[in-house]
Amino acid sequence: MSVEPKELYYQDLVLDNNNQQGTGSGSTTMYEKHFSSSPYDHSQAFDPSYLSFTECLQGGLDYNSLATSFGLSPSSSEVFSSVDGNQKPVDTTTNDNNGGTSETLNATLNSSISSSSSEAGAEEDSGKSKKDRQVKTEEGGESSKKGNKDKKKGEKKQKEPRFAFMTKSEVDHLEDGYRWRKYGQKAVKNSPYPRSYYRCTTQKCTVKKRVERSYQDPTTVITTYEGQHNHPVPTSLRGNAAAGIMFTPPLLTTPTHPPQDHLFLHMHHNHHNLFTTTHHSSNTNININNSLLHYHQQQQLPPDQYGLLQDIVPSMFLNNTHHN
DNA sequence: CGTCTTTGACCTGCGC
DNA sequence: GCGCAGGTCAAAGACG
Repeated sequence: MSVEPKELYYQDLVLDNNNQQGTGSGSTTMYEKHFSSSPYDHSQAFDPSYLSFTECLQGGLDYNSLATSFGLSPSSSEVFSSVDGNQKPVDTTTNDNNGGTSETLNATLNSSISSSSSEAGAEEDSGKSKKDRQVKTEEGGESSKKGNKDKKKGEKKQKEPRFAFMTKSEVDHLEDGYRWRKYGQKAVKNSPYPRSYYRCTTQKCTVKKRVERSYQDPTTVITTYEGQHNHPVPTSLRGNAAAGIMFTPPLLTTPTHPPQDHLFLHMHHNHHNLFTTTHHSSNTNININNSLLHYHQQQQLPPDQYGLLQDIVPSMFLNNTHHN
């Protein structure tokens, strides 16, 4: 196996642009991976204006809207979107060394997002969908040691919705309230850090997640969730609170001052969902780029919604954007 | 004893 | 067709 340092490191996640803006850079980034035509019931899933991370994992997340929202901020270094279905390799070297980083990123992001939206119902399964293989296994009828899954013959396995978070953290496995069982670990090409595979231990829950560390920024952990939990968050955590990372924020009802010790996200329910994250780490920051804000302002948000924005965005940002 | 991690083997899709 | 890389399985061991 030859290691090609120039080669793409993420085939799925596409970009790691979180980088290196050092200072105000946010600690958590979300990638919207892809979404199938899964019938999310927005009406019931999206009642609250704010959703917890775990709620998102349970299907409250409107991937489409998220993608849209993310598309609003192409220059953002915090929020990215990517689609599996469009899985053309992205030259991550651009955010590595090259100068034209942002432009390249923007282009990539925009294209990703747009395809994401347009393919929302198209069940992106092109590219290197590994899922198909399981179907194939059954097809062959060969009861090879493994792969004797409960897939039906000829039944195309739907891809689960996936999304990923980039989190600056020293611990790989971020506690999110669910119980996970590690079922595999693989070395990642071009990365010194392995990728771990976890599966939700709750019966009948097929949610998986992958955890890997960015080789470009070893302090960044990329967590990719696949699927949606069909069960509530287990009440009894296994005390990994030591990590100090609980994704379920206590501010669901009072989204005023985000607790800085928690990674959380706010979902703003509108036609465009505003997705914001902060993080537990020492350099807690709320990162919303101005373009995103500006966009929302231009969308003439109702006052109350703008108020929500204000809750999320430091006044300095607001002032800043007002001038723009 | 139950749960979880580790780890090597296996399977599959894709690019060449 | 072959090799590579990603993803998964499952046995064995660790741990509480």
